[in-house]
Amino acid sequence: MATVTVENYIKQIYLERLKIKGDVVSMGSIATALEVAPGTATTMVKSLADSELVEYEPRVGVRLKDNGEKMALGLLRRHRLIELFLVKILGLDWSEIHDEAEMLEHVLSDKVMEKIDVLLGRPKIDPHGDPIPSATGMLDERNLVPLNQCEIDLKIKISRITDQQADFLKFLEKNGLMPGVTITIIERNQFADSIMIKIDEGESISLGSAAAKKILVELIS
Amino acid sequence: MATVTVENYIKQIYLERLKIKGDVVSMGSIATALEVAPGTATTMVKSLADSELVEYEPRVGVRLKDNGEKMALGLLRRHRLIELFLVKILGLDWSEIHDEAEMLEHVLSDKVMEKIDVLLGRPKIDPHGDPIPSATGMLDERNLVPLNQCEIDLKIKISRITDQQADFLKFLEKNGLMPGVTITIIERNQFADSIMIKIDEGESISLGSAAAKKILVELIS
DNA sequence: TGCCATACTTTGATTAATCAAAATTATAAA
DNA sequence: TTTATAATTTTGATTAATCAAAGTATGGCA
Repeated sequence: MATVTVENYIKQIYLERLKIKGDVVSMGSIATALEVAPGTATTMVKSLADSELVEYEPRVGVRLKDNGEKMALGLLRRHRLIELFLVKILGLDWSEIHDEAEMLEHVLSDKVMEKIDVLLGRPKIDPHGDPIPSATGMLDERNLVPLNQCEIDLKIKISRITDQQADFLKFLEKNGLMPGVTITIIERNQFADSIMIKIDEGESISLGSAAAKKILVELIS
Repeated sequence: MATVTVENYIKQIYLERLKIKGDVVSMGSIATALEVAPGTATTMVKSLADSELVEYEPRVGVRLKDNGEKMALGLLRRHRLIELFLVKILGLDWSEIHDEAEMLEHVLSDKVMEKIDVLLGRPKIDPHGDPIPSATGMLDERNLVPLNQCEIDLKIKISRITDQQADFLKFLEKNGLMPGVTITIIERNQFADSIMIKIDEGESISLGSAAAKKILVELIS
């Protein structure tokens, strides 16, 4: 049985890989993401390699093997189902569920996860718009566009938030910018690095590109 | 912050104390209950004493201090609320909730526990009939009698099961012997070490005294 | 081509929790 | 009172995870 620490490394390697072009994750990015000393990451990754969860090439980086990928997807599934559960069933705010799920994903039994899955109606998407892998490890990533790369005057739907910092989520919620909401970009200013959006039947808000980049949207045909 | 291990020792010391007359728990009972080597228990208890959670007298035993008692009651509350939650909200069987709760009690945040408490209507009793301590650490133990010490021909109500082994609970469930059910002892045989009980409007079952002792009942006036 | 900054790995220690086995103390029996 | 047995503590090791700091490669720049 994998320890909580092992599970966290595997999940983080998976998440880091999503951010890059290739499929070899650097030691540095792992150490930074997990907030451990570089040497600690090296030691752990070597032991993950001994367990056949990853392939490790010194001075190059690490790549998940099938076992590891399966474990990562399982954890992602747990994490996202738990987040949805915390919002839908227990009524927590979406800004406070991430850290909670981070702990629970290592502890809930498969039996409990199955009950939660059924209770929620086998959902496909979590409260931040992240897709929930199936029990068999299938993950369907939708084709979404960052809000800052969107054209002006089109009707678009907020579909996914890629930053789960509590403060950012609270800001979005206060301004009605949650997944499902439809908006239009009414103005963009390259030099001011900002866009102005208008919520359907609602207010207008100005966003910097750093914030807009974290909001993924879908065009409404 | 106390580790999971520390929490488990504290809780176990509390539970062992309930089983005895005095309030000093022996090292041996702790080691046995937690399934660790005797020396391990000694080491840990000494460190609990350093943390001011217990008083430890070598070769004598250990007694919870106020801090420790508070922690134990907090854990008991979590454990029992979680058990009820697993049965009532997630629909698990009462025979499979103990081990699950054993893990979750160390991980769920106070915020989540409060949501669960509210969702369940601030319950006072868990699925096995164990009382749930209040958030302030109050615990009202009812005055219950072991079934094997009960008089014959009285109407009594099953109120609490003190053994949470899955197999025993499954046996009870299959025979309709769950908290809330009213029964009558229709026969007892000192020498055969058994009693015969009859469920109201239902079947008769014979129980050995070892099993009957684990079923606590209440007289119906 | 050679050097150097940066990224990475190694080394030596530390902490929490554990064990087996040896040493000690207390208890109950003779 | 002495002794044997049972309970407890000590000792010396181990495992998982971590750190700081010292050592080592590698890739780009001069």
